[in-house]
Amino acid sequence: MTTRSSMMEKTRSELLAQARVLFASKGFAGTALEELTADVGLTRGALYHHFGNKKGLFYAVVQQLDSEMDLRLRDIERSETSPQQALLKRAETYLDMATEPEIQRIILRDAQSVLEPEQLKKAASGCVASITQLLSVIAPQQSSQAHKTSAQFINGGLTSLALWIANHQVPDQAVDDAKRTAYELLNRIMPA
Amino acid sequence: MTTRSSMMEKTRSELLAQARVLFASKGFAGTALEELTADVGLTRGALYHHFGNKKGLFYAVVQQLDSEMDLRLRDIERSETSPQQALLKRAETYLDMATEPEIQRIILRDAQSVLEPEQLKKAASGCVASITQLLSVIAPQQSSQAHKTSAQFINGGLTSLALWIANHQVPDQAVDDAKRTAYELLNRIMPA
DNA sequence: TAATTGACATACAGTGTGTATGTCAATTAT
DNA sequence: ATAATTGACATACACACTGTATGTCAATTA
Repeated sequence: MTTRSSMMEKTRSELLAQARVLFASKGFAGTALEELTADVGLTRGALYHHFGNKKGLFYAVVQQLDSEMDLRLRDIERSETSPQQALLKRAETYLDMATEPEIQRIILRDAQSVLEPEQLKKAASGCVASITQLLSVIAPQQSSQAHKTSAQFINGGLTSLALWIANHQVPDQAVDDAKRTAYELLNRIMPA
Repeated sequence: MTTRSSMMEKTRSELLAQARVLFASKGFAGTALEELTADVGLTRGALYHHFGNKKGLFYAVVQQLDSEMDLRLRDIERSETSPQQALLKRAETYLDMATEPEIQRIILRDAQSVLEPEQLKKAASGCVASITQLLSVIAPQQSSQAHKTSAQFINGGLTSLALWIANHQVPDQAVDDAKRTAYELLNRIMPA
């Protein structure tokens, strides 16, 4: 509303946007904050004021990406009829997202080593929780703990396929292959 | 044999050993090569002579860890009767290894971001290849490509459970839980 | 015994993070 | 309306670390 806070909001979002670009293209370690801030016409002072330090900025980027992913995945699910179909469609969408460089580098590669386990758990909790929720509807006879652990396994398997796609020579073909396999395996995992 | 080369072998292995310790406890980025070399009574000159640069040292550590893991896993498999049992036992052993700090930090967290995809693929190929091999015996009717992709999914799922264990408050309980889930899911995935 | 190689040390340059301090405009208070 | 104050951001500095270029000396070889 006021001029002051709107300017602040603007610089913050500009820094975040450029961070996404550089973290995605050069990785966390390869990104120099001097270059990052200069790209948007600022100095590192602004960055440290808003995000505390380099990891703070990275964490903010991860949270933004993650919430965007969760939004897209939830959106997909809502249009499906059965929880089984929802899980399958979710897997497919997840694998599609894995072809995006931002997701590959930031979420799938760097986040594990940069973030503290606690932060990581918080960031990834959305995805795992959604899968857990679906499983509890699909197999209500099992314990809630079993659902959580299974969701962890499934999420990890999908992530692994995503990375496999990312590093593949012919991504499009790999995506098809991964989707087929995910479909097959998930169908076996889910109780009929 | 000669005094010269044996001394060289000794320094190389000492550097590698200390690298394992520090990379495991402080992570890749948090490890200073000056401290590392001083710990074994050398300077960074020796390190750069033997390993080229920091990533070269890290890659050597990863290869060593990976070959040790592969050795242990192969050893386990050989004592099993059926390929199905072998896969289950392999999963169990893999989850046990996930409790070791060296594996957690170096293989499960830092390797993804530090190593180039090409190096990573080479390093992890042992594990995935072994699972692929087992699947081809278990389900000979499927294509070899399907086996590879499935192996990727399974390996990723197990790795995810491993990390979940690593970050858990009560690791022992988490190990039991993860093993039960892995057992259950793998049994469903494997054709009867 | 002289020549040479090479394992490792030393010295230096460059880059990058983080922090302490400064500045000036926007807000708030009188 | 003007003075006081906050805070968003810039500037400057200290420190740590990597990588490289060069030096040295013992072990090998001729």
